[in-house]
Amino acid sequence: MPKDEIIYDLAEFFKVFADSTRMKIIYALMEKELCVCDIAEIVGTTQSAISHQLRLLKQSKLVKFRKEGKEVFYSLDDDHIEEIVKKGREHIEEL
Amino acid sequence: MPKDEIIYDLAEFFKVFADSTRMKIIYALMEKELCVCDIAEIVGTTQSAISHQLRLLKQSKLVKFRKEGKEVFYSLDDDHIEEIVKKGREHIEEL
DNA sequence: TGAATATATGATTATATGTTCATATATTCA
DNA sequence: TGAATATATGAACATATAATCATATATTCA
Repeated sequence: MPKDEIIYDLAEFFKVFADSTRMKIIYALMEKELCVCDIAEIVGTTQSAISHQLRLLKQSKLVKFRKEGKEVFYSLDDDHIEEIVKKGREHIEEL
Repeated sequence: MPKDEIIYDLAEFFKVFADSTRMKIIYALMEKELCVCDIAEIVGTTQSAISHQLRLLKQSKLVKFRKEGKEVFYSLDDDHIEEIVKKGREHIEEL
């Protein structure tokens, strides 16, 4: 059994995947880098909701971003993300 | 972008990993099959709390169980679970 | 059968979480 | 500079969730 801190961090990490809005954001970013308003458009919700969720995704290092003029472009931060989502999908599709 | 139903199911699936009590249960079961009271002992919480959480783990097909007399033995249901936890841990330990 | 033990479950409560709304903070460009 | 656009953020509210407590449901065994 890992130390409590590891357990806690892991649970926090998986929390990020545990919401349908964030899952949609992740899928959108699997395609390509996107700005906030494009993500909002694709996900089908408000800019504000997306911005709040992107903050969580940033905090957990799931996404990185770069600014370009008025826009901020987000992209997935590493390959674990896609692999984890893929494994999750394998699980649910086996049922 | 997958269908909403897939997105929703995925988020539900990852919710199971998004709690420290459940994460401890998962780690305990990685070692070996255990009965409820042993899990409670290892995790360090009440039988009731464990039983409630095991119900969620059952619903999401993360654990299976067999009855033996008064006891119910739980074990992890498939290999995705360990792989997903391992990937999560790689992510948080890279930070 | 009745006591003891293991587990499950329902209700309650406290906390966490996601969205919304209003607004603040850049940045561009006329 | 001022209007327009893109993004971020804080407060408030509604909902979801986890733990606790009490109790129900097996199961064993004397």
